[in-house]
Amino acid sequence: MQTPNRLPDDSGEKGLGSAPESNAKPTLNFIQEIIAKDLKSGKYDGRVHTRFPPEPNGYLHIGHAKSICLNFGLAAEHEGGLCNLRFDDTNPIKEEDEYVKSIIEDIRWLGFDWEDRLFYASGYFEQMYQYAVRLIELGKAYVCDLNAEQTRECRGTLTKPGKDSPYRNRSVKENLDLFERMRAGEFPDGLRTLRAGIDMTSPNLNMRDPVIYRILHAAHHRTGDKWCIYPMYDWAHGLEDSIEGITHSICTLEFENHRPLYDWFLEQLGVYHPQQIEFARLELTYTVMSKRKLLELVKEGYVGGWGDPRMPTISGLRRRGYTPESIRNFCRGIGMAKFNSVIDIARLEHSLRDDLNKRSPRVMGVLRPLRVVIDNYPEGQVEELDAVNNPEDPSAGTRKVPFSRVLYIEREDFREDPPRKFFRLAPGREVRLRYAYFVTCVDVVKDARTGEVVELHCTYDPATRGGDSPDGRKVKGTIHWVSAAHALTAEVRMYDHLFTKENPGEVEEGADFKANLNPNSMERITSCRVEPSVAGATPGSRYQFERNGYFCVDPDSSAETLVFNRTVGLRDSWGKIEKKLQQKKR
RNA sequence: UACCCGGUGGUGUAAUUGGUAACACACCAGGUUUUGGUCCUGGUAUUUCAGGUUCAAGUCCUGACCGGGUAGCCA
Repeated sequence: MQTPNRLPDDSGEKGLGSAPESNAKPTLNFIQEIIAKDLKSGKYDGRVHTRFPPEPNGYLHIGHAKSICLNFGLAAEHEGGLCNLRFDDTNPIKEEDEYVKSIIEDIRWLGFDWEDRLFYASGYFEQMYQYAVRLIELGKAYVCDLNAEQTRECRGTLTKPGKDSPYRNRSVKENLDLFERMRAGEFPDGLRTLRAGIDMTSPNLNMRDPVIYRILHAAHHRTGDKWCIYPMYDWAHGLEDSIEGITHSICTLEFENHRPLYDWFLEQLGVYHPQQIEFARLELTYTVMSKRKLLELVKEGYVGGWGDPRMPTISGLRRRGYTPESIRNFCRGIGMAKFNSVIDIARLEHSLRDDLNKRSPRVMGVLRPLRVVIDNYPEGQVEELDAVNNPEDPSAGTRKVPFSRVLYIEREDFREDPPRKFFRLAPGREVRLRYAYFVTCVDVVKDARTGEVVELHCTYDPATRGGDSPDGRKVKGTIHWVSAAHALTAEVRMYDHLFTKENPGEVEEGADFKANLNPNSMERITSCRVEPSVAGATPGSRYQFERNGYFCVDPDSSAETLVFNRTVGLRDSWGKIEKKLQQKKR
């Protein structure tokens, strides 16, 4: 018994309608409209049954997430709706079991469930073969002895019609015999093909007697050596959809020209006929989204693998610290169109921050430590100060943070010669140490040789314990800190866009997208200090390091060394001001 | 030069299907704030062009222009 797909319970769920991250009335995108119409007319007996059909030849990326959310979402928003997971594994040369595993893991992680409906195109190979036999018997398919090059020559061009293959008029009997012998392995790779007999003069190249079976003596990751002929996409895909009783077969735009063929096969065979609908694939600024290019980055070692935190893959985003919710919200918000568009990656980062802000416990962590001694604080004294865990969520409670005489603050929170609008620490200036005391910088210690600031001396005002001044005195800045004696040492990996250009494909003559790789897409900082409350944090745990950004514990982390990935920074308005000030100077 | 698809602010999508062009992101300005975060308020800016139908056109018609896809025994 099959039960409906359920969409994970996102707050503020409004269905897949475009745009409405807010309270806007839910509007239907063009696919939802088609489904609504079909439901009304009873076209598929009121059923909605979609499928997500990845080829296991690479890892899933954020573009796939759009399709996954679409297909599973469509099923979830209709009573009794179903969505299958189906591996489109018709090309053994490119496909591997490793990819199958990762795809399953990624879709699960995204929060979707196909229950018992996990299918493989390879599971239908026998049926597809029988359908091909039927097409031959119908006189609509023939075995062709042309090789690949000859086939291409015969096909004609975009502007010139093709010519009929000399083997087009073989008898049904001969075709049946030859096709059976193709299957039996009598011929080497490429010697013959089975082609549909349609129309070599069609303006749609896909209709010019497309190949539907090729000979490939290759082991398949699921069927092993059982087959040496494999179906082509156009033949296989519609049959897969038909066999599974799919109602709406959603694919990307480049298959638009294939729809006539999709329809033709099912019509000739007289079998159940789903409807193919095309939508625009997702593109993002500052990254690439083709499996081919991602594979290239992996194989040539530009990144650490498919799951490198800089990759737009699901596994990369996961390791980086993205939440499934943020990805789903993003996918819901970007809408659905019939033309290619490029979405600003800032939008993905926005849904990330939006989600992380609500759920991340706050913690203090210093990325680039600067030693501070509080001269008038008693040596050896330690105070446990109260800190709020999450201002967005009172139920998260508070924790104790140790304070002592020697602290670390962020190097960039001190300027010996502070520019205008710099509200942080400087000689003679008073700031608040978050949840602790007001401190005033009284001395700056520099390295005699390099002139580098190595230590600060401050005095604190005991009356400001907790961060409030009883006399109503105001400070412009509040900075984070850790107690030197209590802090944990950590490694932090900072990430930036993988490419320096919005459109990585925009390159000089002769160069390719890799010329736009960002040489600074990762920076490793090794002697960071974080407050002791994060001790023992396990991989995947997420925090906001106050004023710094969102971080998550990397799998490389161990009991000895904590390793964090910076998932995304906080919005940085001081950074913008500073940039502007610098531009004015020039 | 063939066929198919498509053009709404800087970006991505809406527009009760012929009736005041709206929402989000980004950007800018201000307010709140023990995170220069969050939150709140305000602002800039849009129907590719030319005709036509209509009381009324982003929406319908015609033409132009621009963009994308297609010549794998890949999917």
